[in-house]
Amino acid sequence: MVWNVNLPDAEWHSPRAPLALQGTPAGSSWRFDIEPLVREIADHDLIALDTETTGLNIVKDTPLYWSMSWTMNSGKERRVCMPSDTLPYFSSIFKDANKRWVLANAKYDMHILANVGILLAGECCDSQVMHALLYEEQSHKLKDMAKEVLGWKWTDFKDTFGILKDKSIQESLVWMEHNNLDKLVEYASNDAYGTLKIYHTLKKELEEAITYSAYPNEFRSMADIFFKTEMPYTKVLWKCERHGIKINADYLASISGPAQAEIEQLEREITHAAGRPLNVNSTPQLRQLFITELQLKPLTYTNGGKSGIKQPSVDADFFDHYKNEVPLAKLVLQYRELTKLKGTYIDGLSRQMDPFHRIHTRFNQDVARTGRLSSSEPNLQNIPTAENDKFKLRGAFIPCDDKHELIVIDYEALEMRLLASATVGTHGNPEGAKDMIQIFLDKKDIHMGNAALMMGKRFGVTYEEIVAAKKMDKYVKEGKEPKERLTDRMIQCLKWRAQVKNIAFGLNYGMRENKLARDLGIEKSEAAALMEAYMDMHPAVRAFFQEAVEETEKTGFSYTFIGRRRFHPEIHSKRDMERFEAQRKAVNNNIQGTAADVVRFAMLNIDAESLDYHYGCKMLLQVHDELVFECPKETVAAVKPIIRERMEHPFYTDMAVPLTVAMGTGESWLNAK
DNA sequence: CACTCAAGCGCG
DNA sequence: AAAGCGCGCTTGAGTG
Repeated sequence: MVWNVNLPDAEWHSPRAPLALQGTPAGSSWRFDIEPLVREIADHDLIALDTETTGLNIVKDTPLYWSMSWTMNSGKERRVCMPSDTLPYFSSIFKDANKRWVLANAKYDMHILANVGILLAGECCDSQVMHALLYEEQSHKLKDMAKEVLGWKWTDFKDTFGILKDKSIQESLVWMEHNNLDKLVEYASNDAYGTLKIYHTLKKELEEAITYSAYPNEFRSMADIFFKTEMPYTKVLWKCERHGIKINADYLASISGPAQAEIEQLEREITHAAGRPLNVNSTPQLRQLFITELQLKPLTYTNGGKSGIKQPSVDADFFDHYKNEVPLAKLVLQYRELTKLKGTYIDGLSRQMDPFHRIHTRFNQDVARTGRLSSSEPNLQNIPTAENDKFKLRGAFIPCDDKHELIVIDYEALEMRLLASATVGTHGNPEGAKDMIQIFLDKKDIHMGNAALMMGKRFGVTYEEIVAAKKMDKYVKEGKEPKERLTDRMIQCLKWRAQVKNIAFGLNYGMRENKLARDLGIEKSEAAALMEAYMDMHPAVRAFFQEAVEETEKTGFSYTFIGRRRFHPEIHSKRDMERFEAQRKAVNNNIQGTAADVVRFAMLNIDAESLDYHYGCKMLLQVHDELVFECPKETVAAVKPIIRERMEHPFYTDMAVPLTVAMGTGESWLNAK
């Protein structure tokens, strides 16, 4: 219930008599007139829509009531609520491709409607995504947006219907229709009405949010970013969610028992080694044992959270450090690794399968501040990679049947390529980081190339020598070669590569010598010298980082390549910590955000190819720089070059460094790499 | 019992 | 003096 705003009448339209005939109180009216409503709606192409549902599950829940809001030609605003059995009357409206639907958390309602056979042919405009582009630090939930954007004071679902604690969402809603129809209609119709009001306000604000883009004609304001990239993206992502990915349920079931047995065995060993039962999942218990009783010196301290009380960390680094002198430390590491795999992935994924053993993640467009997606319920963007997973869980992600394969495509060193491209033009230097760009043009591994450049003069090491070392390392790991063949010099080469890689990534995140020294186990001065050497090797990289900070100081924002912007109010903070943090975020947003733009454009490009229609090929997953498709075996060969082309040329023009992808196909996510 | 927070850890 | 970006899930522990 909104109580500080004048609202249009809340209308209840139903083909059947109200369940509660004890009168419809003032402010709402009950009519049997659905057909006139359909004719009225047909004339309008901007409609807000919202559903009240049986629950929050996108696979199985369905609409109970639904609401629409629009503005009549006369200027009169309408907000109507209906029971879900009116939905079929509006099928011609839903099939109208010229409509623009406005929804808060659009993909959710699109799933709920699809669960009763309704697809929205028109544009789907998510007001939460609009809000996220302008107010990335705020909540984008409908009620919170209404408060911030419109100044509405609005009782949320829980407070409106929460009087029935022991009842489900469905029971609460139906109870309300029986006992207080007016309250139901008022609440539900307002979800749509508020969404429409927010749309109009945010559209204007997006248009006024001028940005800097490499394509100023295409992207002048954040409204261009939203309507040209984010709004169509919503539908693409909805299709990925809707299709889901098949899980080999038998495989998950088959490893659950053995994993549990291993955990229990470890528990017994830990009890024996500790001399008493110990809950390894309890951080305080671990601190008590390892810090207080065994008197081990802490390596780092926790953040302390709200209270600010910093405690010794008992994380993986800590136990790794002491694993040789304290056998129990090694057991704790093994226990943590196993329980993580079992709890989060084996059991977690098993819980999330639909009846056909498919998992439908949610790709959230309004969470990551950089423009990346996030994935939840379950998160499919943090499934362990093969090297860290003895159960090989990616092998459990499979195509729908044996006539299909998975296609897995990764961008190669995407962020490094974007960084190299972005150095062109910094400080008026048209060549940019030309040595780094050359490594890419020569189709070399960037970290080996950098290592050879940096260590070459001092240690006489060549690119080819590092390649050979990496190759030998791989063979030794695969058991193809005895480990004696990996010479000390080769190990040194690998170390150099790892160091340079650490520096390169670290710089993208704003890392300082303290952290590098800790990571590499070297002196702070040595770490500082390494970072300086790296920057001296690529002066344009240093210039790029400087310019990124300067631009943010000047405008308050950082900007991706296409002009997606992020606000950094702390860039002028007097407190060093805050200011440095803003600088790190600004620098990183350029790179991570541009990478997110690349992948978003690639997915839009691929969607426009209608691969499903032409080849039966469906896009399923995005993992930041990786896409997963499910494709009939006989069309794989035709589809692959299309995907490659669309991914390697995402924008209107190419950048200084070409983008490349690595493709693989197979019977699972594991062996398609 | 339901909720929140902190710590830890999986991914890019 | 301090300083690695971006996410989501599980657990234990504390609170209402």
